[in-house]
Amino acid sequence: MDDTLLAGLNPEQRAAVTLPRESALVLAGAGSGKTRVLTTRIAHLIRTRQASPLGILAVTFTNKAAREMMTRLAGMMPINTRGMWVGTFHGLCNRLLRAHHREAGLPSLFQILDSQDQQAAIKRVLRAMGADEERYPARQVAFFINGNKDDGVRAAQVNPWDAASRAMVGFYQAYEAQCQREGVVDFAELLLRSYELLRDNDMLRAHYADRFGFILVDEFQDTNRLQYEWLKLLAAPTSAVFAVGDDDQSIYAFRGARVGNMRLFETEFKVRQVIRLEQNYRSQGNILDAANALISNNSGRLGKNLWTEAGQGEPIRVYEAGTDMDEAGFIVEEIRALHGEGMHLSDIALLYRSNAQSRVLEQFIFNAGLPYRVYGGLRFFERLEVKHALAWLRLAASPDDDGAFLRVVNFPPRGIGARSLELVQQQAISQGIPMTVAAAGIKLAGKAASGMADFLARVAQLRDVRGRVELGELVEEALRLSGLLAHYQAERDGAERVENLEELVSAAASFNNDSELDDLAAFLSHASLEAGEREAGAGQDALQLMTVHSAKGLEFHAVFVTGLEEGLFPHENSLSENDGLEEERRLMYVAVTRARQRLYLTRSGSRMLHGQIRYGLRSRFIDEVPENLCRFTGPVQQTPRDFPSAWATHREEPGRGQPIRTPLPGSFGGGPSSDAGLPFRIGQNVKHARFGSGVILAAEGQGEDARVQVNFRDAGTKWLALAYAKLSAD
DNA sequence: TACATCTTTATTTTT
DNA sequence: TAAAGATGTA
Repeated sequence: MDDTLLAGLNPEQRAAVTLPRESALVLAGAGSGKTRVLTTRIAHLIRTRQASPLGILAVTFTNKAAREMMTRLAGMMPINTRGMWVGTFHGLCNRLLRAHHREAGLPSLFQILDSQDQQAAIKRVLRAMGADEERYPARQVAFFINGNKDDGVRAAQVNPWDAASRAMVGFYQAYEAQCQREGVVDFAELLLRSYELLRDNDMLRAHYADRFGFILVDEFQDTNRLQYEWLKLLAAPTSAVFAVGDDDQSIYAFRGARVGNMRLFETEFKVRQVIRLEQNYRSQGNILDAANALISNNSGRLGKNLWTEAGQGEPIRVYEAGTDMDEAGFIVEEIRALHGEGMHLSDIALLYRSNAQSRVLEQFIFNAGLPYRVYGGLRFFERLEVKHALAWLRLAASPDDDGAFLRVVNFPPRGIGARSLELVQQQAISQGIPMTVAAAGIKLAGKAASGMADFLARVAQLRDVRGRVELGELVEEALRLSGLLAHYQAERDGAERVENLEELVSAAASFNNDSELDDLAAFLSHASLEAGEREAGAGQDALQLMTVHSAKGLEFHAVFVTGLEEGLFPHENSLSENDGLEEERRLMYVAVTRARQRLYLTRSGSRMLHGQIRYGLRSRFIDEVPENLCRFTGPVQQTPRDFPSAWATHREEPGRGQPIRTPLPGSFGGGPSSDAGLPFRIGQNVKHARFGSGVILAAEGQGEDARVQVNFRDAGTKWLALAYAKLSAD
């Protein structure tokens, strides 16, 4: 009776979909039909009456993935998606906490801080404590706090190991107290709170564990420790947890993800068999072979080899440019050719390791008159004017929200300066009351006093309006009362901001609240948890530019992986982190597996970075792709004497011989002819009294400040000042 | 308070 | 390079 659902699934997919009620780990390779398996299993469970829609919990990391799952489900069967628990970890935790806010120790209208808000809140804590913000920058404190929360560790449970960590713990503690006072929670807190809620409340836990007989988790390799523990709490002994993930695509360790959770899951949830989805429906053979070869250099993998029924396809094109402009020029030419052959521009992606690299590419693409779209800009709800408007709404919802108060109390300007706010803050702290309340009962200097009175009156009016009108109208009223709209209308370059504010009104008006929450609270949650699409670019058919990270989960006909240079990709910072290089390699694996038909790997001998020219060697990741899959090209031949010897040295490194390379211009100072007076060249072999022999990788600075980066055979890579280091030709 | 100028710093990012 | 943050000036 289930034939329509199962039709077209390969044996492994079918096995995963129809697995009996037990916990399972599905190793889903890139392009192996993971989402299909996930949604089909849900549909299958419902159709075969093993579960009711209400008995299923499906967790994802992104709203996009959650939406996609919902859409596909709705396409498979006529079910009421309402009431189904399909969502992100954060979204589901929010739902849980709203439903049980009292037990969780939160006000019913608690607000959610996004990362910006959190950083601002931390800054206030630091100021209030008179902390040395040079030594303890807010972003580092945030990193500390979030890191601990992601591990499920409260301030009181941290064991400080030195003075600095002791200070950090102090900040953490004060920050927790401040958040509690103000009725706000940050992202990590959503998880930690609901974890604690379930942990400390047997009745509640039993209720949910009983309800959710089937739990499905997407992107399991990205779970952090807390998320894993949360799942453990929620899963009853009889629950079947269906974990889908790919250890080879774990690229978020830097924000707390633990690939190790997959192995842990296998043992702790008594997984009887690991199902591997290795048939790939996306890429052609050469691309998969390249990916497989590349990732085989990593250790400790769960093991997986992608294959396809499609043919080998085209060779992988490797282009080694002299300069970043040369690289960009090549890319533009290739795009033109592909486009000329009828490929849509939106089917072509330019990937890079770090955002700064997009600049040259954009410049060239723009000059070529090609439409493009860069991912990674501000999102809608992160825009300044939108945040301001939201702050007014937050104040209307909750008087305790000092963060919101501080954001807009003097914006648009109404004569309330730092001095006045200091007084208000003092009063608020000493009496333990929110700033809105303190502000009402305090005497300020003339201009500030009237400004404050005006502000408070407007907030009161907005509160009054709330509850009497529809959400859209409320937002409109907020814009009017706050004077934000008028302010931006009067501003010379305010047109776009005005547009965004108007868009906010229509977003609110058309907001469909599918929760039990009141409209405003739901809308504010939505604004924090789903900040909106990344910046939309030009027309429909546009080239896609993005970091490799943001390309995860996407696919394109043609993919350019650019900037494949040592130091950049793999990034130099990663080499000092443990498991850093392997994570970079997984990142490369993700990049490569985005391509369907055509894959380009490009690099450049020199590159403008941070306003300076940097020289980099070919990335080891290029070398890890078997030569026979590649077709190498380079710029028009340079004269041989400009050719540095770096290749010769590099070629000796473990691995294999290199195919014929085109030479690269490599000399200090940025141009082929500006190295006069400098004793060394890139790629030259040198000797150091202490570090022994090595090869020059890069150079920067002039004269006195000139520094070179040397890769020593025994001592590793170091930067040395030419003025001091005793280097000699070797 | 607003604007100008200087300094600092530079992976990756979702919620 | 170029953006953000801090500090200084009118």
